[in-house]
Amino acid sequence: MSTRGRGLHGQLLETLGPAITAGEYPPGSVLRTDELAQRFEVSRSVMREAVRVLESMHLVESRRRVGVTVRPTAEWNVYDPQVIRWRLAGADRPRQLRSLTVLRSAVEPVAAGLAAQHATPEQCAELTECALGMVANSRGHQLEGYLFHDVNFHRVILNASGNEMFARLGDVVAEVLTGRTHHEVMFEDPDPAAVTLHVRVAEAVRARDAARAEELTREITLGALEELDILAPNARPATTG
Amino acid sequence: MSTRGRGLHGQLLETLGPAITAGEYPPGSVLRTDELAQRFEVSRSVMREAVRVLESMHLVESRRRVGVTVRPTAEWNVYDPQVIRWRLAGADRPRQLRSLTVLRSAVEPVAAGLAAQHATPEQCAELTECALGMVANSRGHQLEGYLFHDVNFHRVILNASGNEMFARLGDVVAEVLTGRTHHEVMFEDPDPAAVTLHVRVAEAVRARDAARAEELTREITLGALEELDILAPNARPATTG
DNA sequence: TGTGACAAATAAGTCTGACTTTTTCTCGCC
DNA sequence: GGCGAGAAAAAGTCAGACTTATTTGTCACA
Repeated sequence: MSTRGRGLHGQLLETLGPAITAGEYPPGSVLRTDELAQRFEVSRSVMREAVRVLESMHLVESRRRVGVTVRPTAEWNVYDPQVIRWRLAGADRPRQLRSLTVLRSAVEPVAAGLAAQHATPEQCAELTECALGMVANSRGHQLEGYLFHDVNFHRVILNASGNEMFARLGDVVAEVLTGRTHHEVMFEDPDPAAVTLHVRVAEAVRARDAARAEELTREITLGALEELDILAPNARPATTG
Repeated sequence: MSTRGRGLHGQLLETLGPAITAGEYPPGSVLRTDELAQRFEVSRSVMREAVRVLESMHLVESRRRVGVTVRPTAEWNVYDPQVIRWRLAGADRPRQLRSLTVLRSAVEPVAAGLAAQHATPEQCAELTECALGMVANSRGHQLEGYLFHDVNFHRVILNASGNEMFARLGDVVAEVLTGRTHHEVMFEDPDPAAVTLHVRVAEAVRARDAARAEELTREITLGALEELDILAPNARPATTG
């Protein structure tokens, strides 16, 4: 059992959650708390608390006289950061990465447009700083340094949008970018065109040019999507008609 | 205590969740499980399970020797459907509605564009059916019938996009639309222009015209946003610079 | 006066066993 | 074959004892 997670119930969660999201217990499977508690050598109270949390994530449903049933994938709370992390660590990571990148391509351009209208001077400054940091780390395999500034850049944009729902996607974007750098093939330095685009977005926001900030950010996210489709073409859904 | 929710712990959750999201226990407040268990006349196990769930929603943090601390608003899992429902039922409902509508305006146009590429013939048919249903209920105060088809229309679009993250926003959109019809001022029949736009989106999807589907959907969501700003102008964040 | 170690207090965390409640299955009856 | 009573099964609830981590306070020592 994983040792991460605060407390016994936390450790249990870090074992059961990934197991379920990985399909180890496929949808429709029925688990029994008592049996699981014995198997993992924890008390029923600990197991019950873990099951409660899984239930709140819509991963399972607990019913009397039946047991704990794994719910169909379509019902899972896929916006829960913990669920996202579990799934990104699992086997169909490429598909997850693509879903999330498509989400980014919808959200971030709009967020950038709003950021151009609402960003404080401090946020503008931080944005410029991030962009410069990306430039400074764009050559010579300084991937960690580049990643750090890249993540922060997108976080600032999302926060500066002034929209709470956008702001909360900062962690998701961070996961995607980190995943891309660490787990995908990324031997080469980042695309110079992408770096330039970030610099220009920072400029557009500072200049309060919402339309330009939006369009440039759209180019960034669509670029990320194309890059992904080159690396893992099979994750792209087929086009009908 | 609310009687909704399965089981005692569920009822407790339906009491504590809304109380916390409504700011009744402001961020930083410290609760003690024993005290709460006494107050609500439940056993500690039940209270502990409820707290676990609140913790998984990042509404509270539980620490030994300290107690259960309410976390700052910015850390809440605002994409959790239950949290969304609690907040929409609370005092700052207008602000929530606006945040969610802005999210819609970012996501739905892109989803519609993808739907035009990926929708199955069945989904195209259902879309048309929904649009016709909206037309049929657009006059003479048939608000419930109109709402039903409206919700379904947007659900089909999000599902047909083929993107899991988009699809899971169907419930959110349903909440927003339902809230707009039931709780906001909506004496008059729906805007005829909006109805027409829905019909045209259905046509565009059927014709596999992604660009047009996207643009028309953008008009729908931006219209919804404007409508909201007329009804509750104070929920709109100030523009800097 | 400050500082470090040690002790006490506190609240969450864990375990166990008994009991309740709901739901479902089964079996006998009509 | 349908229907109702009863048995069985698994989650749900409760109470109490015990454990552990963390904070806070105290006291000796520098």
